[in-house]
Amino acid sequence: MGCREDLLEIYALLNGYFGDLHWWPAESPFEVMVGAVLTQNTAWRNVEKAISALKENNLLAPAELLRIDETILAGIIRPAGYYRIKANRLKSLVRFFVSEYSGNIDRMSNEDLPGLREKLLTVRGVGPETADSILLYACRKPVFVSDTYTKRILLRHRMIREDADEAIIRALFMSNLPNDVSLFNQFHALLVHTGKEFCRKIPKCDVCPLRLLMRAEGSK
DNA sequence: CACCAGGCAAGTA
DNA sequence: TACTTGCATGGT
Repeated sequence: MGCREDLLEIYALLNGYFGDLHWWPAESPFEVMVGAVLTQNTAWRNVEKAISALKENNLLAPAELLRIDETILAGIIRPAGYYRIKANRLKSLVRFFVSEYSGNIDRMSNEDLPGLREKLLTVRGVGPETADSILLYACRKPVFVSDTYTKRILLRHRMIREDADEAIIRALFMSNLPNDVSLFNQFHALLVHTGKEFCRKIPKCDVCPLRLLMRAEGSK
């Protein structure tokens, strides 16, 4: 049983169980970019508060975020945590978005995937997961987004080593599955959803979340 | 009360 | 290069 079959099986099981999750939860590609920064090591619930606050202040647009004072911005996104750092990171990302692509998501999306990924990674505050989330959910590029939940679930299935990093995990998915936007979109959504539901903490739970699902489904 | 959440960068050796 | 630490709110 190779990992290609395992990945496909996991996908089929989760997809059948949860159905289409409609990710990323945002009203626009720009909101995806902002959310990707705000959700860094932070519960999504808190990010929602920050995004709502940005909307209430009519700040959820490149020109507005470019103009607003960083300290004021920090106060507005405060519920998302790490607010001073994130205000700075949002500023960096927006400056990049505006100077390179005039704040136009289509212009950014026209760039080829490898080059765009490299450029995003040069932005202060944009690491692999943030870059890949933007590439997949804002630019519709076929990239798999690897996060802590992804690693946890693969570890539970003993499909990776404890020391496997983000690049290894991303390569595992991208080299074993068709590089399809819809597939990667839904797969990542399913893994995060599953992680939230079933494996908040690895050490205290040795039960594989998918095995719980299998039991619930009566399959396998 | 302790612990954790859809990371990342800067500092240290 | 490989570890360690700071960043911070809000929910369980």
